[in-house]
Amino acid sequence: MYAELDETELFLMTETYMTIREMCDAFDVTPRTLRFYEAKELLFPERRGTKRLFTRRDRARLKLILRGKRFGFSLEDIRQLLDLYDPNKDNKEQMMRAYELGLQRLADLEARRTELEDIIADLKANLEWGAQFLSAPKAAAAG
Amino acid sequence: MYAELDETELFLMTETYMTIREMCDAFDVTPRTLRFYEAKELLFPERRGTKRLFTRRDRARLKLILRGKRFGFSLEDIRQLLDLYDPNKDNKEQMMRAYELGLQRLADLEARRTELEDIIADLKANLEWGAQFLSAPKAAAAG
DNA sequence: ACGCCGCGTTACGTTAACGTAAGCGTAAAT
DNA sequence: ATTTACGCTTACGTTAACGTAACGCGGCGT
Repeated sequence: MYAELDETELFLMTETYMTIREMCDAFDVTPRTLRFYEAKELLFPERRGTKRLFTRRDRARLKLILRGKRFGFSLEDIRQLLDLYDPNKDNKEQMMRAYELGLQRLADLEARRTELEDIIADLKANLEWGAQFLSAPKAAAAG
Repeated sequence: MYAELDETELFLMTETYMTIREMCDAFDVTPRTLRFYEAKELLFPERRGTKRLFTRRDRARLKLILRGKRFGFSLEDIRQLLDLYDPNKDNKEQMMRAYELGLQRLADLEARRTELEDIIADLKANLEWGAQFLSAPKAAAAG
């Protein structure tokens, strides 16, 4: 089993604690970024003395954070979304709100997907037109 | 014809020139934003005296700008992309580069689409799990 | 013992993408 | 003839998301 995972992923799953440097290497971020995310309450590494120890939970959250960023979400947006994936099982009230927010987000994402489809279709058409134009012998430039 | 277009879209297509205020109302942006985009050479409104007159071309570009922003592209990224949709037909060299860049972008977008599919699937699964949890009579909380 | 990492904190610097305020010109309304 | 409204320019302010610099502490290789 785990045949489909590469070394890094396996490492990320099994290693319970990771230092800040290991995190940086694994996720290609700077120490500053990780400390910043902690300050903004997106990550909650434990402390051994003064040093940070990042848990499996932190890794999962960071993965989602970086994902969200690629799609243009702000860190504050992401912070809200994270509670969805890491629900507070003790507070039914808060879970309900997280759930509602999740439904909203899902709708957003699906709208976004269709828009993305449109963009891709547009760009494809445009490129095909450009290709034809570029391959034309010369007279194609005339209107 | 044009039966599928609403009033606003029809207006945007037929009206050759638009004032800054009309643009703001039509696209829900501030004047500052439009002037800023002009300063950054994303838009090129003409001038009647001192006032700006936005053309059909400007509208098309603005639409793409706002689209790009929703997907987390920087204005600088977008500026490059715009040349794709508004090609310089006189410069074959530049068109070639735009075309190559377009292919690259297309690959990016398609990668992005699959990632978006994943995110949606994840979120859906998560929400279904949450729904079941929330609807459970009470004992579901036990391990 | 000494020097050097690697991590930590504090704090100031930076860039993008506008917001906001001041001051001027002009056109329409009263 | 004002007032009101909109538009222009110039310029300083703001927020997010880090970068970077200064300085201290604890381990450890020689």
